[in-house]
Amino acid sequence: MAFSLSPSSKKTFAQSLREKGLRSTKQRACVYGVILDKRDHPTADDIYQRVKKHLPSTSFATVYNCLETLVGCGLVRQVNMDRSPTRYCPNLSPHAHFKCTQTGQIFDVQIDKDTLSRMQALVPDGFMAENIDLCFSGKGHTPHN
Amino acid sequence: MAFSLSPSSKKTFAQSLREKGLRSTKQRACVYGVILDKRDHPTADDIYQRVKKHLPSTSFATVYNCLETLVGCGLVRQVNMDRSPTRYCPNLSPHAHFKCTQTGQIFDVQIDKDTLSRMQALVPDGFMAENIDLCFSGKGHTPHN
DNA sequence: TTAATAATTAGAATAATTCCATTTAAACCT
DNA sequence: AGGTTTAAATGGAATTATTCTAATTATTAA
Repeated sequence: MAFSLSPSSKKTFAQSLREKGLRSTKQRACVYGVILDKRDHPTADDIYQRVKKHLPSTSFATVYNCLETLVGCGLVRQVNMDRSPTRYCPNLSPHAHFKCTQTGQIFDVQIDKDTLSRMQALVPDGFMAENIDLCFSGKGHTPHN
Repeated sequence: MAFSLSPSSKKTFAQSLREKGLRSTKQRACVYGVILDKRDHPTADDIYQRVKKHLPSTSFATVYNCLETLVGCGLVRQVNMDRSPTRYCPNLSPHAHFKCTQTGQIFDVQIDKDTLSRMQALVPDGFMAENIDLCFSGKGHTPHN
C-alpha cells in the first residue's frame, strides 16, 4: 500500500513535478512521504528501508533516482557532512545544520535574514552564489534527541 | 629528492608533529610541501601525483595517512563539497569556500570577525560548535583562474 | 649503533553511489 | 476504457573514493 501524503503535500508534490514535465509515480510519492514523515535527516539507505515497508519491490536505484528528482524539483535538500552518506531534508527554509559528533544526529539551525545576508555579502564581486551551505559540528553538551 | 619546505614552514611542520609525538617523515613533509606549494585545493589524487614526482615510491595509502596526520595536527584543512573527492587547504585562517560550478575550481572567501561571530551565535544553547563549514557554489560570472 | 616501534608499502576490501539493459507503468490520445 | 509512447523502475554489475591489512622499512631515543 502506497504512502499517503497529506492533501497539501500531495498538491505541492504533484505541482512541482508537473512544472518540470516529470511523472508522478508512487515511488516518488513514497520517498517524499517518508522524508516528510520523520524529519530526522535520513540517509538513502534509511529511506530505502522505510520505503520498502510501503512498496516492497522498490529497488535501491529507484530510491536514488527519486531522491535526485526530488532534489531537482526543490522538494528536498541534500545535506552533506564530511564524507558520511548524504542525508535528505524536507525543510526548505534557509537553515544550517549542526551535527553532534557524539550521536551523529543532525539538527536544523535557523538562520535569520540578517545573518544570511551578511553571509551572502562575503561572496566576492564576480561570483554568484546559487547555493549556501553552513554546517556546524561539535558536541551537544546537554542530552538532545 | 624530497620536497624542500621553506625554513618557516619546516619549523611549523616539525613543531606541530612533535607536539603530538608524531614522527617527521619525508613523505609527510612532501605532502605538506605540495599543498603549500600550489594552493589550488588539490584532491588526494592530485597530491599523490605531485608527491610521486619527488618521492616516486610513495603509495596512495601513505598519501591518505599523511593527510590524516596533517589534518589531525591542524596543518591543513579538509574541504568537502557535496560528494566530490575531499580537497585539502593550507589556509588556516577562518574562511569559506566558493566552488565554481562551471570550472570546478574552489576559491577561498575570507570571513570577517563580525560575520563569523554572528554565524557562531546561530548555534542554539546546549550545543558547542567546534567546527564551522561554510560553502558557496555557483557561477563566476567573470572569468576567474 | 641498536632496539623499539611508528610509518610506509602494495594490494585487497569496503561503502556509497551510479550505470546499464530490460521490464513496467504514467500520461496523452482517441 | 484501450492503445501507444516514452519516462521511470528494476536488479545486478560497475565505479570511485577511501580504508584496511599484513609485511617491510625508517625514525627516534637510549
